[in-house]
Amino acid sequence: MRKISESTVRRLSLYLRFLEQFAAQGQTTISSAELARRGGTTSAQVRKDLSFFGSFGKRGLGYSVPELAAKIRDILGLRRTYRVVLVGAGRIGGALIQYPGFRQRGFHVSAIYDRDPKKIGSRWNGLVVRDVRHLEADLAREPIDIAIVVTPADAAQDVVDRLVRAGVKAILNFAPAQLTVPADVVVKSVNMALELETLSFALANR
Amino acid sequence: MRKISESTVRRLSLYLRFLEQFAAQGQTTISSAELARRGGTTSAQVRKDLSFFGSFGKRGLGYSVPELAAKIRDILGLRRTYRVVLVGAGRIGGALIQYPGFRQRGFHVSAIYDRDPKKIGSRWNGLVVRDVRHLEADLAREPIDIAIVVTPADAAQDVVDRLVRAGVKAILNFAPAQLTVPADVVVKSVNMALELETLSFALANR
DNA sequence: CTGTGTGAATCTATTCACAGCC
DNA sequence: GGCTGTGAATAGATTCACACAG
Repeated sequence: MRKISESTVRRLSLYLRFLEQFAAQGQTTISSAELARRGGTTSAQVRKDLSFFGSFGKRGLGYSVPELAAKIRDILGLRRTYRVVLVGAGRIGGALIQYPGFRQRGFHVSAIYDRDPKKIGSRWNGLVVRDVRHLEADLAREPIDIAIVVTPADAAQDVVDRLVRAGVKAILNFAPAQLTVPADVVVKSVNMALELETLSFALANR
Repeated sequence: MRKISESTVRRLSLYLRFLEQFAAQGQTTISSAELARRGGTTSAQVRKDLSFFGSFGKRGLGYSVPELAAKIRDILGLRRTYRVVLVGAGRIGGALIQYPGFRQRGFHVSAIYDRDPKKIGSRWNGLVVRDVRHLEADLAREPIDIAIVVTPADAAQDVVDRLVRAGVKAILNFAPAQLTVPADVVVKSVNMALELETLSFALANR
């Protein structure tokens, strides 16, 4: 497939969210202009983003809300569910696991791991925290799709290496560390401090 | 000032983190190539990023680690501390407030607000959760620099409108909602579900 | 007439490549 | 000789503008 930019993918995610809201209000058809206004972009951008994947609209009319939503779900790979594990049973992990948006979109957390004996065995949102030593054996028995890494920075690379060796191909990283992985593994890092720093930069440069 | 791209700012944040690590190891000088390797970019990119703000290196030698770190702190506005309030005393808010990276970088959470009477008055990391009704009065008495919005999606725009009216110029938004603000207010949105969807897209398109 | 789909034009970001200084 | 700083070249993303389908 033609190379799709990260920004296009993020916008498709947004469009999907809006389409679901429009669908909930019973709206059956929508124009690129309306979608653009909602998403803070331009109608040409919306049409271009979609055009990478096909032509889903009707000229003079716009897009069918349910059809376009289904199509975007297809594109984003949201037709199926994903098995997710969480490594690190800290505060951020706890917040994530409760986050309804995950389950709603088909991301099912199937296990939580930690290293701390005080946490191992405790219940977390219906799951028992497991000793991270079992990681490899568990993944060999029941492969997963995505791992969320929420360990301290100094443990993150080690955990990631183990996940990669166990065959994990997608990692969402919340540890404030730069991770190295083979080319066939995709890592997305979210760094809270960095987000705040873009704000302090904006405040400092006005 | 010349318009600086978001990606440049994010990379500067990263460079700063690496510089601090190098400094902790006692390294006093560093080349753009070394910084680039660490940050997964190119030496030309590092030099170009820095060149928007001045020339801080010595030809043939590289950059002084502490000097460059100080300079980047300057650029990012990290010389000062920032007063931050949190609106929404939920799980994510709880995780954020404990996050050591915030305080370390000078972001001090001075108050937490919520609407839920069950939460109001409870202690959170040394702070008492206040009724969000006091928001305007509190901010008039003690202005803040940054607000972090961690409310449910349907409450977010209302909270943001109130923050903006109270004079807040920078908002970090964790609510899965698209926010509208005047041009002089900067909003940075972090959407966890969207991050996961970029991963499912990557998995679906290999 | 309305609103899509898309090549062409423009604007922005990254990479190249080299002169200049340490 | 090594490495920065930076214009020039390239690559990439966004916007324009219009032919065309409903």
